[in-house]
Amino acid sequence: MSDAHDMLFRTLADPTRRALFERLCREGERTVGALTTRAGVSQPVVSKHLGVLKQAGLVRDRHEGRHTYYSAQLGALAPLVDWTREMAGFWQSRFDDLEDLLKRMDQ
Amino acid sequence: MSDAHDMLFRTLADPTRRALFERLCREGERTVGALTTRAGVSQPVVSKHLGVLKQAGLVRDRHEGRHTYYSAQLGALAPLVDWTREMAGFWQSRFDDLEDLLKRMDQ
DNA sequence: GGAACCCATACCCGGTTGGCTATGGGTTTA
DNA sequence: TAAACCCATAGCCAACCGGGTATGGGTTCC
Repeated sequence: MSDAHDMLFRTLADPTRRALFERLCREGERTVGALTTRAGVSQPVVSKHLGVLKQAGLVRDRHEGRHTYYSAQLGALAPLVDWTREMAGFWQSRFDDLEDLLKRMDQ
Repeated sequence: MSDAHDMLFRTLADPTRRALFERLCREGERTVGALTTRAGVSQPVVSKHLGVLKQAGLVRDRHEGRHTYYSAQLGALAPLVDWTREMAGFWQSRFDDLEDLLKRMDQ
């Protein structure tokens, strides 16, 4: 029972990885080298994190000569938004049920 | 640089833990024993996960005799919603910047 | 009071993972 | 062509984490 939310949450759970994704959202397309500066970790680690982000669909890569440009894929966050909405929906429906119950008790 | 998002994402990253939270959202207040059935893990593991969820503010516990009732705290998801909105906002503003650039180039 | 019950904590263990260095393939530059 | 550069992969290690069993405190029921 390992749905799509799994990879998304686990991928975003790591601070370093999430910071990389945030930078790509803020600054747009960037090379691995550019992302490595101020990442606080070595270049191979950055590459590995970008690989995980890519596998989760959160980023896209584009090769140009010896450079590799990465960019955020915001649409990949949709399942996350849906999930929170679903949770809020359950919450609300339970509240409605309670309201109905109270209404029936009132009669 | 370990903000509130950290604990939230990491807490929701584990499938078992997320399933417990989902059940509490769907079914409302439940005891540890009730949650242990169909959790697929032992009672101590459920207790530990509930402890993590509690520390993240995602659940609340209430003691009644020898039972402990847990319930979901939907408000704790707010930072997550804010974060996604922020990411979408960055995305949008960069898009606006591009639009402005194209507009200026058009002149 | 003793037994059964509910839950939390302590402790241990194996798998996962996030970091590193070393290295090599591919590309540009001198 | 040689050298410098960009990036990905491989291999390694320490730390974290999610699972288990054992146990004990607190509560209800005979």
